[in-house]
Amino acid sequence: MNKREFKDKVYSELAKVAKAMANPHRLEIIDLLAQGPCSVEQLANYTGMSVANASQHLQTLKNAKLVQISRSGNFINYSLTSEDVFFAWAGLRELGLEYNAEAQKLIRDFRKGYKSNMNAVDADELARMIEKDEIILLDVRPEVEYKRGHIHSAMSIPIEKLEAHIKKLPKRKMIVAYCRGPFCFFADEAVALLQKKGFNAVRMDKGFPEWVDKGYPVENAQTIN
Amino acid sequence: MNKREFKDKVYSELAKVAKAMANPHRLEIIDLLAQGPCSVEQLANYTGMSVANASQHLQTLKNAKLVQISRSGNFINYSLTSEDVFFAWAGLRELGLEYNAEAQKLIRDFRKGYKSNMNAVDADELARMIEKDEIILLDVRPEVEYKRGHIHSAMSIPIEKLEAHIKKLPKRKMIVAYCRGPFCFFADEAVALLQKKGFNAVRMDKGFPEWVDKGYPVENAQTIN
DNA sequence: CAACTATTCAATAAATAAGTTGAATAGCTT
DNA sequence: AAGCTATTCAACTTATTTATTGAATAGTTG
Repeated sequence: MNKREFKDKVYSELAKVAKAMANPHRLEIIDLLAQGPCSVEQLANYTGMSVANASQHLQTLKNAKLVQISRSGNFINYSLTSEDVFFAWAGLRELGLEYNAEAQKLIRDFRKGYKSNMNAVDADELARMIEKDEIILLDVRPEVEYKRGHIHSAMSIPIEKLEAHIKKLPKRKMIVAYCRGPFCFFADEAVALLQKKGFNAVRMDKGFPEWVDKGYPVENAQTIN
Repeated sequence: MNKREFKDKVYSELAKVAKAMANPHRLEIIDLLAQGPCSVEQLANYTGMSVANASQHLQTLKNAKLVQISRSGNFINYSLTSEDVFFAWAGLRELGLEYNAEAQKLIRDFRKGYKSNMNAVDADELARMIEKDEIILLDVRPEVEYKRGHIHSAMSIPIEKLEAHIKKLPKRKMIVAYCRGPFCFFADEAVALLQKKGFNAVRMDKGFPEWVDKGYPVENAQTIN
């Protein structure tokens, strides 16, 4: 095999990873699986796809070795093969967010719809705030995701229960909300509601997977295994 | 715009980055541009594509904002928009190399063809060896790439000149060769030739861009600007 | 073992992507 | 201004991808 043939083949093999990620539905699936295993039906529900279509996209991800399966009764649970899958996508995401003006505009305009101020804290700043015991940290993801793993010292109030449980929160402290990641917007929703009720609240700019990647402390970290 | 519509749009925009990388020729182009700007003709020559085809792939990369152009007389020089483009691809590459058995086999088999032993040193180990002044460091890329930027203390002997200049090299010290990156194979060629002539030689496992990413010292670092 | 649920497969049509070919364009040189 | 070089564009053909629909399959339950 000459060098030209070798290069053509090896780049073709590696292009398969990029091809697997070259579809918006599959990217959303990766973001969802970064929070823990899901069944086909759940993924179809979350993403608005038919079950058959979701299954096809999952086959594509599986063929590229980006996801793997385990069975649980009638359900097949899909999970990311490793967190490197998420981080490879996160690298693409940050690149896209850096240069894609349309994506930047979409996010800015959608965020304006929440009428919350745009402040967000990053993981490093959040870690400092937790250490100084300055804040209340809220995980507004579904409770099943919280139980799988969450930021050390976070309390769980899923977004749909926030209005009902808002009285539990002290007004003295700043509240930081976080969710699945930058396109989830549960944290934005939470901050908008909290500010409306007079709380001093901001959101974390990314999500739980990024916190884990920084090596910051978590509880019950079984996110991806 | 509801949340579903927002997600569909934002993931579609970001999928454009992955789509731009979802082709073997475009991945090879990114690897080549990571060594510095190139014209369309040069890229066509290096990759075995027609000029028209190379130009089309470059348009795709440009539309995704992954490359940019500058003019030089009749030539249009393409360069990566930033080194984040290379690192996003490198993340995909490492993911693919981790799980794609066919790619692993291709590399292993091709490397065996060089009849060199398989030892390679990583950037950290290389940095230690340089510091201890234990080695001769050889940059076997084309000299124009060396001049744009190279590992601190490396000497340049392009691979096609190595046989002619091999007498310049002392046999007392170990020689480490590096090139553009893992799929370039100039370093493997160099090590095979050096070992055949009785030198103690190994290669660096990645390439110059990875060395830069680690923050290790370079000379003339104008690789990507 | 029949019925059920969850999931995958196969076929199809439509949309998108890739490479070639020849024409057109942009900028430079004489 | 003509001729040249490098590059891009447009049209066409072929290949690949995506979503839908209905059938098939795998595993569980009663």
